[in-house]
Amino acid sequence: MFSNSSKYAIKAVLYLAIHSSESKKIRVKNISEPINVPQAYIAKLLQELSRHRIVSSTRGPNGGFFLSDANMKTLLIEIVNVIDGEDRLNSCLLSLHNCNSEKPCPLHDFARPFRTNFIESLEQNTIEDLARDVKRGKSFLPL
Amino acid sequence: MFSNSSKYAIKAVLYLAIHSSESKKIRVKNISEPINVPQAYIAKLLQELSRHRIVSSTRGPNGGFFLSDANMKTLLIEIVNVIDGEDRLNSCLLSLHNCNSEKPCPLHDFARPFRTNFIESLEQNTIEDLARDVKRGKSFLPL
DNA sequence: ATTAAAATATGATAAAAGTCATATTTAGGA
DNA sequence: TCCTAAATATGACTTTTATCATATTTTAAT
Repeated sequence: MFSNSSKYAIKAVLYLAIHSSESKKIRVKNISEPINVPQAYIAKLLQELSRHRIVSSTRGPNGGFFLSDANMKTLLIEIVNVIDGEDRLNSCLLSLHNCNSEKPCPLHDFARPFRTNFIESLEQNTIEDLARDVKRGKSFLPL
Repeated sequence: MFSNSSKYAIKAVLYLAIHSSESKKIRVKNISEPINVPQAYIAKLLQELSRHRIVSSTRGPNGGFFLSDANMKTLLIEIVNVIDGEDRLNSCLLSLHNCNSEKPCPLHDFARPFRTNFIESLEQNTIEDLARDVKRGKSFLPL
């Protein structure tokens, strides 16, 4: 479904959504441990996310990563697309090039309902939505 | 979702379901080409499937792979489990160890409906069912 | 029996994904 | 201005997954 990297990225952004703000930046060291991802690895992912304006950052002393108000509106699909690329979720279950709705492969119709709904959910929900669920006790940490 | 290997395995078994029988064995050479999988690679997968009695085979001249009547009843989930292992489909979307229905992770409820339905379908449908769809013109080759 | 055609077993190589290390740049504080 | 703390950039290393190659075993036909 997701690559390892995407899972890590979602965890990191969600952690920032819950714990950071413009006035409360968090550095890599202090993100890596609570989300259980090796520091050097999450650093690399955060840089990629930062380049795509999915997370915000400032360098130097008292710098770190945080989520701006705009960042909070990031759709989940955007994170996945940046890390895994656009194809991963859209490709046919058997990776057949010629498979489409008109000429569905043997697994196409089989998987369609779950897949389209899943992608739609990723397209409709923001990181803020996930963070809200945690705050309301509907879902749980740790990551 | 599936590994590459599982996709290949499903394609091979499905090909055998459509084209082989106890009296019409097919050798690796003649499977690999129509399903677009390298010969040495599909050979290895077929051996694994054979070891688990998901496909049948005989050696020597005029030997080859085929699906017995019993093989036709193989559930899709069995193929995936043999090739990818049982964990792949069941693990939490974020690969969190502590995630479960009582203490769902932030993506748990989000993904639940699609995932459970998908797994149930794999548990209820056989390779014969997929082959039938092709024969009835409901789904299409090539693989 | 001998031969040839097939699967099987085993392991080697290649590519991709995941992980780690180091040097550079930026910015704040003394 | 200088020092230090942080992100950033780059690339090397490791592990896993995918792919390929070769030697062995089995079986049918002659």
